[in-house]
Amino acid sequence: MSQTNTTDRLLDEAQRLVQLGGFNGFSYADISKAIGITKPSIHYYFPTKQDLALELLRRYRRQLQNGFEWLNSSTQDPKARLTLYIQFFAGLVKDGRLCLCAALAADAGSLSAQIQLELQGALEDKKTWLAQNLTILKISEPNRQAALFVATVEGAMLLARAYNDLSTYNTICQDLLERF
Amino acid sequence: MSQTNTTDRLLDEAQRLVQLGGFNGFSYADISKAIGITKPSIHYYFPTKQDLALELLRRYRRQLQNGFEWLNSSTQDPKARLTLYIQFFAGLVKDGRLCLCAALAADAGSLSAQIQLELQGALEDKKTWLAQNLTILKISEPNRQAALFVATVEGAMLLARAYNDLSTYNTICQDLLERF
DNA sequence: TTGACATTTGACCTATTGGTAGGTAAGATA
DNA sequence: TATCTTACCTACCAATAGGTCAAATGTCAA
Repeated sequence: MSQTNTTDRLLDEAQRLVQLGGFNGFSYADISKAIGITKPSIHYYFPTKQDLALELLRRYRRQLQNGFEWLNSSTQDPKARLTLYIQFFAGLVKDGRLCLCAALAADAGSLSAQIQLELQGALEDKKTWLAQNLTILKISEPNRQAALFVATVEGAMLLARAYNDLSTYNTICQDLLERF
Repeated sequence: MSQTNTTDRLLDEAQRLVQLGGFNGFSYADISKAIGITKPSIHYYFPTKQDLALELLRRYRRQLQNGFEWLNSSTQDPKARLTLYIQFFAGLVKDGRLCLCAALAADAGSLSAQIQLELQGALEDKKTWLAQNLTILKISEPNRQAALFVATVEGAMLLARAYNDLSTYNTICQDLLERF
């Protein structure tokens, strides 16, 4: 995104690495090599790795909110919005990445309680936005269906990653959409 | 499971740890402490950690096959079989664990090509068995729907883990079942 | 009883991990 | 001008990672 801010460059790279290999799959040294700053300098911005993860999630939630606002202003058609939601994550899958939520949920065991709360918040954000659109579609029990929707999309990303195949994601999400 | 075989005890503990914290979230030292055998002894059985992961998946596929055979003989009703499939994984979720496939797919970045193939195989096993039952149910495009089914259940486990809440899993899977 | 093989151990190795200590050059502020 | 703050750096640390190896122990058949 923005090449200006060091903090953002660190977060961008960290997020990429988390999405590719999980929270325990990268080190400060990896980030250091990637963006050309020394390891202790990263500690200057994020004293501990947990601090990094927490900020990663906070920023992710802000990005989600911005994305949803953009989607809302982009079209009034809830069905079209759902399609765009899926297309957004397709971009990640194309790069072999996972949604940050999925990546962090997988090794939640090594995440502090605070981080897990933030992770839950991010998932809530998704569910809330989806439920709003399912409500417009007059779908009964929109909150439950939103949870189903989120789970399926996250699962589709997981499978696509395992098969290293974008079409796996697209096919599953296509079939999901047809049920709404 | 079996307390007899050292190999199985090692695999049981390793699987538990993978399901709790991902492939990079545990070490040979952790296994060592847990089952009371020295670290070099683990290397005797599994020279490298990748060997461990590979055998983990091979055994998992055998367990899946056994499970499916048991399910098949357990009831002829395909709808009931799907329910049992979901109940089986609920046992994992209850312990805060993920399906081995989901856990390993998340950090597939640090897994060898051979392991990724085995992972794909395990997912294929699931899809194949599900597709068979969807075929009996006369559902059109059973293979595609089986993929959707797998993705949703894996995703439901991911969410349940993030929320640390079994009912999240149950609710999503309930809603999934109602669509078949 | 002995030899062969399977299993397990202690001692050790190298590289990497997350993290700290102390310093410095460039601005900003007073 | 004096001081403080930001944004980095070099040098270092203890702990842990995955892994090796020779020696010890256990098991069992001939």
